[in-house]
Amino acid sequence: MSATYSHPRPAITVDMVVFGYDGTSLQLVLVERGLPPFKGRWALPGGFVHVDETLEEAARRELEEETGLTRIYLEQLYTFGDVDRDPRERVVSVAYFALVKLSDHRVHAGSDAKNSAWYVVDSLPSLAFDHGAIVSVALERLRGKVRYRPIGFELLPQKFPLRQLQSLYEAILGTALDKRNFRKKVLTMELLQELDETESDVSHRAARLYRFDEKAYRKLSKQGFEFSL
Amino acid sequence: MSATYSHPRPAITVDMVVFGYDGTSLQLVLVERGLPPFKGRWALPGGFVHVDETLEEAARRELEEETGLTRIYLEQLYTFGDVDRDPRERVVSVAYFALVKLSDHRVHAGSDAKNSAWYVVDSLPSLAFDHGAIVSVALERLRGKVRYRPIGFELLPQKFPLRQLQSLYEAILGTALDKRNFRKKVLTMELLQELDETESDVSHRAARLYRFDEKAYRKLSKQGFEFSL
DNA sequence: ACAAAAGTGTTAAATGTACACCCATGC
DNA sequence: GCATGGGTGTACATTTAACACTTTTGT
Repeated sequence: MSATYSHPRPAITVDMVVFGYDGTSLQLVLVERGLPPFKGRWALPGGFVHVDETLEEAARRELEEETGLTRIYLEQLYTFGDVDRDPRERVVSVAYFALVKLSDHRVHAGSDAKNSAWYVVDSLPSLAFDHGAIVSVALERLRGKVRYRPIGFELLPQKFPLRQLQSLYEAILGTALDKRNFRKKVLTMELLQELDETESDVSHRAARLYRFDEKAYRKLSKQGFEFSL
Repeated sequence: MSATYSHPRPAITVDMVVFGYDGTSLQLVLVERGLPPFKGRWALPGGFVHVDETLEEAARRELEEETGLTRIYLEQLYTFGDVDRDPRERVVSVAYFALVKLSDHRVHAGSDAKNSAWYVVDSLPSLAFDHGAIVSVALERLRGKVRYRPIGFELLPQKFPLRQLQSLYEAILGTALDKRNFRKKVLTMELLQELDETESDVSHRAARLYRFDEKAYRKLSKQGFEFSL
């Protein structure tokens, strides 16, 4: 296949910042580059956008190819268009940020590039291209958005104890939260279904499990309710 | 100039949603298309991104060419990449939103396309391409952001009475606000310099003028202060 | 003197914050 | 029985919301 244009065009790629939470720390997916430039360096998963697919389709396709991850929360982040962000040629990259339930996707058998790995966000290696900057923007967005949209639940298993929700927020925001106030606030929103189940395999009193009630959230949203934590 | 690629590439454009406020209503700039497709329809100002300019540079260049507007507040909005948003070929568009002080740029002598005009946002004509959707996203963003970032001042003259700030917020948010509470909230932030000047040419008591104190804002921001109205 | 908008405080309700102990369970 | 985390309430401070009249100025 070949194409000719009267003016040179930038190439378009998508790059993904995929966050996961393992109960202790916030992590993200990196892939090791097998080819120059930046051969051997870690980079965000991503790749070229085909002419016949939308940006989001490209993002999902690349993510599946490079890491095996499918059916995850995905949101457009920002478009990076500095002239020399790629040393080879002009490349405009539409960055996405994704949230995955690590519990489900524990060891992602990456099909295409199996040299992908989870890194704890606050000790990342130096990244290829401007991917360090992209990660910064993604973290800023996550920290901002998690407070007024119920996206944190995308990082937790479907059933979780309140304490886990709290430590997720503490990990993302980087601050300690008061247990009683946190629980009160979460529960008065009436977005969590209290289940008749408890944690298992813990060597102390087992915590009650809750589930995020998406239907209730959508209903309240229509009535003008604003999530906030 | 001519370029050949092994695979067809989407073209990249920028489109701008430029907001202004005339003291009564929120408006935005549209340009009338002189060529097909959508010849004669109104569209957002915008155009192709050159290979040697950043996205923001392209946005500012196009805006100046099409409307004469320069040195304005500009912020990336979202990137629209549906496959058939342009009937001719695949075009990915990076949308920006801009805020201008209508007082300064009163009648913008558009150089390139002088067929540009200000339209009140809640009675827009039907727009070309997916520009209607772009405008919706821009409005949503403006309404969200104006409440926690001091960007509303970009729409007002440098010196303004409090009442004007309030009606701007009312126009953007589409709600009535309580005068006393609004003033109290604005003034306790200590971001406005009270000037020794008043409005002129009014047929009633003249209001005191204020100026947004950017230095104070930056200083407070560093100390963790969060703007909110 | 009157029309028009500027300017100004108080109260009640809701929300946020700080804080410490007993409980249930597994070992 | 002890170590570990689970679960719970109250008092105080802060923030928000509702609300109406007097002042200034131009005509």
